[in-house]
Amino acid sequence: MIKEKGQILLDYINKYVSLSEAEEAILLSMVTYRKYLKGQFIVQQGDVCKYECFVLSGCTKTFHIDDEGQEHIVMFSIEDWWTSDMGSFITQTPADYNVQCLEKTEMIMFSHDIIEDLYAAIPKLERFFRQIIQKAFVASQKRIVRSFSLSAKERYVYFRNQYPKIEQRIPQYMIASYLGITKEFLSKIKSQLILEQ
Amino acid sequence: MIKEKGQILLDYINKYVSLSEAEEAILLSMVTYRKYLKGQFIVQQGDVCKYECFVLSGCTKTFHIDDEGQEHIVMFSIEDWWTSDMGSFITQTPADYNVQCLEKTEMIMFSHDIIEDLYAAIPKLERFFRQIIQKAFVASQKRIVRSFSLSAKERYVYFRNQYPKIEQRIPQYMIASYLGITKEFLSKIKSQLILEQ
DNA sequence: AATAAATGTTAATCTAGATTAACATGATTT
DNA sequence: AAATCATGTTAATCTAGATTAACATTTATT
Repeated sequence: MIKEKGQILLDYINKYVSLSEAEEAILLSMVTYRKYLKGQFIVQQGDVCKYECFVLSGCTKTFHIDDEGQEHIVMFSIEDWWTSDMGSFITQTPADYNVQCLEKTEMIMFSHDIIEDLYAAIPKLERFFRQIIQKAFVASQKRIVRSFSLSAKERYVYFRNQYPKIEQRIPQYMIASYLGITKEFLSKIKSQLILEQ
Repeated sequence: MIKEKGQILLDYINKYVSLSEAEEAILLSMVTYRKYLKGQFIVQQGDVCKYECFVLSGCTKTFHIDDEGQEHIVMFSIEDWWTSDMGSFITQTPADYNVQCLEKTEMIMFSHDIIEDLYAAIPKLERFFRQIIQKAFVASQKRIVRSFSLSAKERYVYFRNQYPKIEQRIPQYMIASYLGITKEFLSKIKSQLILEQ
């Protein structure tokens, strides 16, 4: 793997745990670097998800297609975030979600085949992943509360403040899907907000 | 701690990792057993959450009170489940949620003061908690998708099938809150379902 | 530059679910 | 047994957001 790409991952991990140089070398030898083009899929609903992916650059959407064929976006992932279908990854059963690149995207990929060996070789990673999953879980629970306690307009304003960088690079109809509303209604909300200020 | 109560926890943990007898003894010496009465609070919104709790018996609700004073139930916890405000627990900042007992409830409590020592003494627990939090995160993400892709009636039917035991012991208006609908509308849904079958 | 494809807007109409309010039942307390 | 409190039901009215459809703008492709 290209050394400077690996360093981005190591810097990220070292914010949570401190790896020795030997551990860093082992880690980088066990993961893989890969580029995807805009539109390519990392995971497809129904397939078994083989990788947990750390995004180096670019952007992905994670979405579910329901029985009526409607697309529901669960999350976006940009630099320094993770993406995959974790449920599928940990149980090795068919994925509920698609993960698709919205831009040219660079990833570091942790294969299911090596993840147990990796934990065995570097037990600290168990702690590292526990910590980042805890954060993700907490964020997910807060999002459930927001989906029930806030109006669509309030959710949009929250999203815009929370993720200003994401809003700029993603089409509005995808943000509507993430917020659980139609693109038409988001358009209405935006024009209301312009009138208000 | 009462030995047979500790055994319930050990049995649960040993489904994920296998503890030696020495580790089991250390674990039980570091956690505490406690009983709560119906109505008592384990965590109160605004306080810092000091404990991760494993429910031995009884039932709790985790809820958030929003700016309008509305209560939103995030989860119920019964036997063999966990409860706390994890966000508050890991960052030791004020809690977003209340956790209140709906019945007389027995818990085993992991204090924030000992949790790091516990991980140091029994590294396997790092793996154990990673695994259960992964499961919780996956469930939470699926719930977000359901909240956007299913109607209130569909969400209720799903809940009833998924947690038949919980439905029986909890007042209907709390189930409505968990589903993100009013008690009046849940009542309407139930009468519709009776007519349908 | 012209065309096509993707994205965004506006407005009319419709509906799932909220709100309000009155009443019913059941459990607890005195 | 009466009274109080918690829980559940029904029905009328209201509203946030969906649906439909027509059009506008921006971006990509030839």
